[in-house]
Amino acid sequence: MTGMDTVEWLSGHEQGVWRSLLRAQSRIESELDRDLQRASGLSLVEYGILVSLSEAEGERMRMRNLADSVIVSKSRLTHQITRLERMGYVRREPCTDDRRGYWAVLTAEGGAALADAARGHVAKVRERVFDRLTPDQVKVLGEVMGALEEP
Amino acid sequence: MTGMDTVEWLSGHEQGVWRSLLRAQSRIESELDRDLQRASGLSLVEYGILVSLSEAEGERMRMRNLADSVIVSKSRLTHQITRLERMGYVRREPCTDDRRGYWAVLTAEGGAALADAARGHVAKVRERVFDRLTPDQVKVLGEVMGALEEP
DNA sequence: GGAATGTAGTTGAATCTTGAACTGTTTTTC
DNA sequence: GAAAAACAGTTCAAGATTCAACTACATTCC
Repeated sequence: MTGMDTVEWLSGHEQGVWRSLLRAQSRIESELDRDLQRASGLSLVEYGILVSLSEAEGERMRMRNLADSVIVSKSRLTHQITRLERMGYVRREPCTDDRRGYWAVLTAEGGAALADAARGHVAKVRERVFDRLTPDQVKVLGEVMGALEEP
Repeated sequence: MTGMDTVEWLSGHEQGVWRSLLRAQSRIESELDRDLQRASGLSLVEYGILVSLSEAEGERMRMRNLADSVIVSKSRLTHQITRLERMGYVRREPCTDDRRGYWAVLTAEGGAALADAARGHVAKVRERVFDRLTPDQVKVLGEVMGALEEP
């Protein structure tokens, strides 16, 4: 009977914070995803991929790095890039100095689709997140997320 | 050319915070999910369902309320409950006073599985989240998530 | 009281995700 | 310099998710 509770539990307050976090997370993500999808036909992950590519040297990234950058499994990225390729937003280029590898390269259409999607998406992010917070809260949130994002 | 930028962009700082948030979110979720899966065979959503049920009057909830409580579509909940039913952790009971409805009821096995899973999971949450934050940060995080979780 | 509308939950089919196995290349090690 | 180990990326098949129908019951409104 005892011995079962050798685990340090969460305090009542922590528990409340944790649940708020889970709810906020899941609501924000699903709302933004739905809106983005509706407005531009992109999922959040696809949007993230296009953003990463657009900011990279030569608007291209190796699959492995891209997968890390958007925090997605290799396998999932393969499928995702295949779909983006079908949409005409990305193309694959074999990597000359490492013949195992490929570049995922942003196409002009991809860049345009991203620019298009970004307007509405950014507005939503502002409205859904930042408009609800004071500058101080944003500052602390930044510190907190900085601490939490490390692997 | 102008008119394109009528959208209020995010400030550099806000942008950084937003990206940290996305990364932290996705890392935390995938790590906890993986660990939970490994330790107990439950996904985070399944765990959430069991928690909700365990805290409800009579350890049972109507599908609709349960779906809202775990923030999942009706359809997804149907499938999920079907799987949990196959695992023996939940059972469906027809609702007598509203013949359209069903109760999802936590079984004894479900309660046991939850208790089992909770130990390790809570430890992970503590380790992955709360141990990284000061009490003040936790307090502000709670306020922030409180503001963000509202629909 | 009965047509219209709303709500609870499920179904089906297409799409997406997952994880392990696999191919082909590079790097290491001895 | 060859064998072993590591790495990049894809494939396959099983399982999960989505979204739009759909069934069946409840509620509303005249």
